[in-house]
Amino acid sequence: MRLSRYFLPVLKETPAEAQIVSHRLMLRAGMIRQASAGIYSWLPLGFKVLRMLENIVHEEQQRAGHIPMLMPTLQSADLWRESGRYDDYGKEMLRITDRHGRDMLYGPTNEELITDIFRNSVGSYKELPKTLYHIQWKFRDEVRPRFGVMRGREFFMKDGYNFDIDKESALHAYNRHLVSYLRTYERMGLQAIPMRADTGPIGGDHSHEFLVLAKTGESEVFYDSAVTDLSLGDRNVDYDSVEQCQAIFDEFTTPYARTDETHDEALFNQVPEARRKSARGIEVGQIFYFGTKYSDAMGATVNGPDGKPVPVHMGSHGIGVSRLIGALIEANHDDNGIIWPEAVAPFKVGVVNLKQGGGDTDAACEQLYQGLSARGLDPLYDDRNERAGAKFATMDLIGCPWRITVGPRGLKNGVVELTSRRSGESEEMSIEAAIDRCGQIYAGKEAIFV
RNA sequence: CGGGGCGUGGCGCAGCCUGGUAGCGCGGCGGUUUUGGGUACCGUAGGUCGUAGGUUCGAAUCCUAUCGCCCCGACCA
Repeated sequence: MRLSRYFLPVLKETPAEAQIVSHRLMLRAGMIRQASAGIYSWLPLGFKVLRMLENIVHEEQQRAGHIPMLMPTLQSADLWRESGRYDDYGKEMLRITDRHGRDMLYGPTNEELITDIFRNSVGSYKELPKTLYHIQWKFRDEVRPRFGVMRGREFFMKDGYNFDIDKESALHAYNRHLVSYLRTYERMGLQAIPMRADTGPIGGDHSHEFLVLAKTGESEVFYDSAVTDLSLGDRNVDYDSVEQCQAIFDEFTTPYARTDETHDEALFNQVPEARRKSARGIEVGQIFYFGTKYSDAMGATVNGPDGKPVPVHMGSHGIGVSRLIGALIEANHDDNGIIWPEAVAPFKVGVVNLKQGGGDTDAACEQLYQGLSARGLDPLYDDRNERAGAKFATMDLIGCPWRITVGPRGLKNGVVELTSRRSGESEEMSIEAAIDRCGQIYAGKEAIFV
């Protein structure tokens, strides 16, 4: 993309309403604009990141064998009356009446809808297990939306639902989700720690929240530092293997890690003192096994081998996709702006022309732009007639992980400068070498370019 | 939902107390400057002061209502 043709309304000054760094930077970098309290328009740069995250989530879900679909944002109240949640949900649910006086709602989640679809279409245990998911906008009429996309009223979320014949099978689905979520976050360049979560009225211990450690996190968390040393890495997981998923579940959930909701001081004190940590965290996902809660309430049964109907065991699992952008920025920024992990950078390489209108620099930038584009590296070429400082500042603000600087001084020696946003280190090399180097940096990450 | 605060050009703010018909910085636009970290200079456009009502000769300023937004606390991907 040539910056002169793009839509990137960056702000020099911070809008007064933004309190936390991710919100400020998203506004300043021209990623979002507020439409009303807790509701945002996604400008091109923000939308690009959102789609990238969405893509990663899709890929990892499908790798785990989960099936994508799409349910509507607006739902009929009838199903929610059937499950009993129409009254339980309270004011967080946005209720709407259509022209015929029918009660509708903007879905805060989709258990009812998916259960309805399931019960009308699946009748035999032979069709199980199944996990269906979608990535769709949700609306929860928060009392107090804040922190930009971190706690919006309208938010983009992946929610998935597993249907299994019994608890044992459903718990495998639970573990499988844990593994796929770990992988999803790691791929985005984030460390998200699974922490035991409150299961609410259903009880049991089968819910985990995934938290990204960040100073501005809303939850207080307590953990054994051993857990932050863990990583899934590039191990090849067979998602159908109960043993493998169970082993990873055990590996990641055995060290103490809890939010203030489930924190147990006595248990925590058993962790060696040097490894006892408390911090703040941002919740970016949650997995849940809830047994037959909805299948009982809504009559979602399948016939078992003996021909008798049995309620299916279900779980639901969510990833806050729009919130993840906030979490990513909270975890990756400095005073100058965002520092995107390479996998989720909206533009992989920035090209800065220090002398716009200079024949040599223009030609060199053009060569870089073509070369990087040909490799699928989605460069952002700042071809505006601006001072160097303004161009650098823009690239830093929007967080391009790599920047190639082209100036008359370097070109005289046949070199351009490749700079890492994260380390700030620069290296001079030829144009061809710069293109090659960028290609190497992003090798294996092509699939997620949008 | 309880407590607090704020609405003045695109953004950040001043003016309000002590009514006299709107100002600053940034940004925009047109030039000059061809520049190595948000450059400098010249010129220029842009605001029924959130909305409605009231007081007054006169309201951004005082009063009332209303809408919106933000912050602090209890709840949530």
